[in-house]
Amino acid sequence: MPKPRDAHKVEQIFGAALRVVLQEGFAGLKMKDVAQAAGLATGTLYIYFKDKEALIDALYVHLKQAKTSQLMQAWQPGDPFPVMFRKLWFNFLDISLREPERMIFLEQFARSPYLSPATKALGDQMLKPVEDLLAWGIGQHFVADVPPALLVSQLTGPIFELVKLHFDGKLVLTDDLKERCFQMAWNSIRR
Amino acid sequence: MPKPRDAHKVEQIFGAALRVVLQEGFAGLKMKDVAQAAGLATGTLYIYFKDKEALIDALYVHLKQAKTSQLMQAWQPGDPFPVMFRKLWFNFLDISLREPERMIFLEQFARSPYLSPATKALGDQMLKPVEDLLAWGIGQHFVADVPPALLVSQLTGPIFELVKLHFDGKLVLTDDLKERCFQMAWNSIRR
DNA sequence: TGAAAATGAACGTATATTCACTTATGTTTG
DNA sequence: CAAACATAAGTGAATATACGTTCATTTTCA
Repeated sequence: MPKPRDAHKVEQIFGAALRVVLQEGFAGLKMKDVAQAAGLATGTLYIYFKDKEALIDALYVHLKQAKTSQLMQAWQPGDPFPVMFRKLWFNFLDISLREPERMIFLEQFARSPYLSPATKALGDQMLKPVEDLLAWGIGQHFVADVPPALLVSQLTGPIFELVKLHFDGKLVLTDDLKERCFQMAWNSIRR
Repeated sequence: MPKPRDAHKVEQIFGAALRVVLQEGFAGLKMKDVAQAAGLATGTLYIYFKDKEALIDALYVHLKQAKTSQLMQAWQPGDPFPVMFRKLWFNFLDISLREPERMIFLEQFARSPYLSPATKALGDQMLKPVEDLLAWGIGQHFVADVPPALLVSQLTGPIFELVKLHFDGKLVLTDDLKERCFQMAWNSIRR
């Protein structure tokens, strides 16, 4: 049998692509640069991905899944709603802060011409657990009775902005400040 | 005298460019498409703008200024803080909802390779009045004592998300729902 | 009629993609 | 066990394509 496709090499390409995006911006992502950053020939990329669109699409799904699985690690089935919400919020913020490039890439991808309906749907689906949690909070009368999807957007929006401010060096997010931001988030959704 | 440069034609180009961005995404903006959408030849664009970068830059400034002047129309010097805040919030939302393309373009531009320091500065300048208003609210003990720039981000973030949801057809923003969202915003920043 | 506006085919450049060839690795065979 | 083979991975120069920009020519208007 011939040498099997090295699954690790896909990771290698993803890492390279992310580094290029980080440095050159989403619009300036070139296949040659990705190959170079991954220590491969350009042609090799086309062994692992049909074309540029497929590569970016796969990278999106990869990052989104990684983020989601990290997010769900804070999940403790027994916790009461306020505790669960607190854990989730801080987890979401910390994950985003740890790798701001990821978050920025994901946001930019979501409004790029590469986004296919299928991928878009997949991305939305990943926030379903968060939506469910909030729906549960509504049922328990902890949370304002508005559509859960709306609640999700009102929670992620401020977090995205926080991360951007932090990434752009306009704000240092101390623990104290994080706590105040959490209070703002909690006050905004609580009934 | 020759035919003067038709100022209206610049508007025409701006409108076309915005429509193209809306349909193709910021990254997929092509000069030929803009020309076609404006009912002009590609060469004509270069009579009005030095190059693509200049066109996009001018469009950004145009939209940003239009939005700023609209935003400030709600300004009534005598109002107490809570009234002022309410007017500003609704005005910001309604302006953004009326022309979601504008808002989406402005957001995408801010993370594009076209962003120059000068234009960036102009963009930041726009939110200065909002920041000042919030700083005033902090001084009057209406608002939580965190950096005003942070407050601004925590207000605009949710509004951006609302507009995107609305634009993507995932949510119908009734007056009642708007009111609830305002309450969420107010609860998040109030002391 | 002259000067500027407008045109759009042609050009140059950047970059995505291909493909003939080389290298690596597992399988078969003597 | 090693030599020959088969198959897929890997390469990168060459090619195709897409797109910004130019410019010789035509149109418009005072």
